[in-house]
Amino acid sequence: MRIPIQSVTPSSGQAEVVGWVHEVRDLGGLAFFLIRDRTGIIQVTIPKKKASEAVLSAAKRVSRESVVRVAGIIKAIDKAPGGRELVPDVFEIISLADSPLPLDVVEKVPADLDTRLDSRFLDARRPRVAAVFQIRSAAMHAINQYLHNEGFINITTPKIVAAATEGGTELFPIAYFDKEAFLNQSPQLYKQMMMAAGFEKVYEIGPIFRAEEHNTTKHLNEATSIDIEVSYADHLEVMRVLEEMIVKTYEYVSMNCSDQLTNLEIPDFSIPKTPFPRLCYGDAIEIAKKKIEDPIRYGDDISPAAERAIGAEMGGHYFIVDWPSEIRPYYAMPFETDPSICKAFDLMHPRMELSSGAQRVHQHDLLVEQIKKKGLNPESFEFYLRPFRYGIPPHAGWGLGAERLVMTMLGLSNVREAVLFPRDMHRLVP
RNA sequence: GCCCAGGUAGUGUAGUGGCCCAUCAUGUUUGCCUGUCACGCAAACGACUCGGAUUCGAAUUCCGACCUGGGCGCCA
Repeated sequence: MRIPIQSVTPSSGQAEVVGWVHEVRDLGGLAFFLIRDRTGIIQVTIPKKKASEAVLSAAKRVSRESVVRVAGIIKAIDKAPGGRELVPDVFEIISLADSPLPLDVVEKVPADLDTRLDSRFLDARRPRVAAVFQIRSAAMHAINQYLHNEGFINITTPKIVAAATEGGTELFPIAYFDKEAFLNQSPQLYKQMMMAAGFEKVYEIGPIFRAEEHNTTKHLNEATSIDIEVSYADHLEVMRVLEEMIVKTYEYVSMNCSDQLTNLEIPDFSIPKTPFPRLCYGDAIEIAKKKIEDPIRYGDDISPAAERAIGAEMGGHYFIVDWPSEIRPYYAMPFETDPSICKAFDLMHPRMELSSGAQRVHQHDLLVEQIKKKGLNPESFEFYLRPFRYGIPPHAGWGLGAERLVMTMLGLSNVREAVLFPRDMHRLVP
């Protein structure tokens, strides 16, 4: 019976392992095969004079990255990796790999990201790459667990939608029988409808699609959004949820993924401290003004250069709050005392924006007014406005980019590293 | 979409007008080797993105296309 390579010890006696041929070192009368599965690597040693004909012929025929089944006696040998080696009675080729390989799994020679993504299934055999996705999985688990424990209801909303209700970003049009439809850019409106439905606390982790022709290391055309919406909460309350969730996620990864962090050479994985600083938008602009050459004024969007400058000053996660209403969407709640600013926020990592959210406008008439102020036509927002006419609690929420969370957590240089099969302007396959 | 830098064996690279029937590493094949662990040694195999131009001569210069990386824009 197959056992994980990690669990083979010098005292295992007889053992059978199944895995990939990682490396071959043939010394003539003696040959070493390194066999790798997802748990580790074991040395298989074949003394040619003593080995059976079947073992020898399979060993001769096998290529790197073929899947093999190897069974035999485990010997304790100090010189071997893990202090043990397997001397096989059985050496069976289960799946022979073509040669040459499209990329070097053993990493003697590096490969460009583009080459790696073309052969992602091979790339992901590398422990360093597998570690990223194991950590991503752990992070998603921690997030689900946290939100569940906080009383959130997990919902699933449509990704095929009828219209671009939010404005702004470009949508992907699709053919939907005889109608025109789009891939959803955000679950925003559906989350809000569930506030009208009385669910109070909802979350969704799902794909979002943006048809922007951006070409950067932090944008994807298909991304994963972690979204929450909470009734009777203001922006401050959901910011607290967000920072607590981030910290719990880091803690969980730190506790459960030490091998993966070692693989990724992140020995000093540090957990952010709460509360994250709250930086007013106006103060953020002042910091940027001092540090960058490009002119920037109150009311401008924060450019990547400004983002980096402010990030360097802040040194860790932080919120930008008190945004001018005119540069936030119509559904962001203006402050009663000063409607020129609103209850919107961005969660920033020193490298980039991770999340944005707000207390939402829940008053139907104010919403109509704000839509008009943005130069939009309220009539085309009827689908969005309807729930606001039948009693909807005040509410707030945010959306957090899962890939950016993983990217910043692990210091990845390109967001594509945090996605198995990234979709960007130029990549639709595999 | 704009700007910049690129495109050379399966992979990663060197080469900026003749010294290139193209460097190095890895890989693959063959031979030798009983303790390797990036095994070693010997030999062989394998590439200038495509199209056009300049030139006696182009991997190298120019033009166009396609592709890649980075930055910007766009992305509430």
